[in-house]
Amino acid sequence: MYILCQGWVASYIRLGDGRRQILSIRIGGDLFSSKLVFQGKLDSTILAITNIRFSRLHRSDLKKIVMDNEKVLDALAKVCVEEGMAADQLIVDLGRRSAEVRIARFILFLTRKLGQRYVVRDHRYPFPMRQQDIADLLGLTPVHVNRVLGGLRKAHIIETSRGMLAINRMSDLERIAQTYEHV
Amino acid sequence: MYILCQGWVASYIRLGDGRRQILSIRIGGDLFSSKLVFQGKLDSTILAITNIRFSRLHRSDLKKIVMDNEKVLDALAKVCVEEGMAADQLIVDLGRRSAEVRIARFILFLTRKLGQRYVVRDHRYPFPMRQQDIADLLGLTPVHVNRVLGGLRKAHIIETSRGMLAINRMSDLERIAQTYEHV
DNA sequence: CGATCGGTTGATATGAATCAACGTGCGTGG
DNA sequence: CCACGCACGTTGATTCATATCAACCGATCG
Repeated sequence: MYILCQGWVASYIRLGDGRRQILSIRIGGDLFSSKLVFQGKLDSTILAITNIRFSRLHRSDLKKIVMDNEKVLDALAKVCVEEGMAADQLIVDLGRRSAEVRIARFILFLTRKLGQRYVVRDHRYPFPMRQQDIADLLGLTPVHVNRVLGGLRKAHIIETSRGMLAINRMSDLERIAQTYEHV
Repeated sequence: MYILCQGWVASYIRLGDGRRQILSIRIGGDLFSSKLVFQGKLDSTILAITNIRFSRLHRSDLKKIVMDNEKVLDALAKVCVEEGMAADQLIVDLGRRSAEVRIARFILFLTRKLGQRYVVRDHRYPFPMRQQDIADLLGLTPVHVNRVLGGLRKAHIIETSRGMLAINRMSDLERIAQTYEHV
């Protein structure tokens, strides 16, 4: 079992024609996949988006810890549930939301996720994903991602430059993201 | 925590404008959601597709059983992992596969799932979902689902009548489903 | 027997994909 | 140190899969 200490990774599934679907983005502090807690092999592949550091933990050792310590079991359960809820949200995005809403929601999702672990100043943070990666996560083509990001940039809602992303008008971004919010 | 004894249910998330995204279909023998093992509330709603029977189990009781019995923990872990893998497959379908492929794969998925629990004779089984339900699961509109199903019917690949579905040409259906299979 | 619900079908609209060209920064080898 | 090549981003023109709108049908039920 692997814990990501530093950097960003994506877990993805590759299709026969070379296209990919990214299942989730992980940052420092996440597990590679909570599935690895219970079984050795993964149905998905891990892709490093940045340089990464990670540490390994043997499943048999982990199992002992979990069986002995109720709090660890609870914490692990929480991680699994959160992973499942993130997957559910991605399903809703892919099934029912427009490209613009998907992208707005993804940016906000990242903001929250990074904010939980790191200090994010002025809604500005490192953003190492390529547009191809965003497309593969959100079920779009890179050129469409480019156009939507371009639109957000032209509306002065976000700015991007050299691997950084800044949110200038958080309220506008939230308004877009909440179009058809689930109730 | 609930175990579905008989019938079909869907867990879904409702959007602000009334549309739905179904997250998964459950049949007799499934849990309503493995998330309920770890936490009391669900982010999704359960919809009964047929009449159902189910039984309830208190989480505190379950926890005792799990902590005492390693085999139960393993079985539970397996259910959670399978639930996660089904969600991953749905993400790939919604993100990267055409309507026809999604529908073909869904029919085959059901065939396998039902076959694990019940006797399915001649690739023919009860199919209580409305086209609206299929649309809400696969991220389509009901009229498009209708057209795709109509196409499969015209090609004599499947037949539908009064809540039953029969697969006439399994190999053709598999060929469609395996377009862009993941490698 | 009328109303409602699910399914079917046709015409049209549209969001996103595709195809194609070009720009730009960066790393590398000559 | 320069120039070439490559990876990534940008932009325009066009196409296509699926959505939308609308009408109708047949079965079931109260």
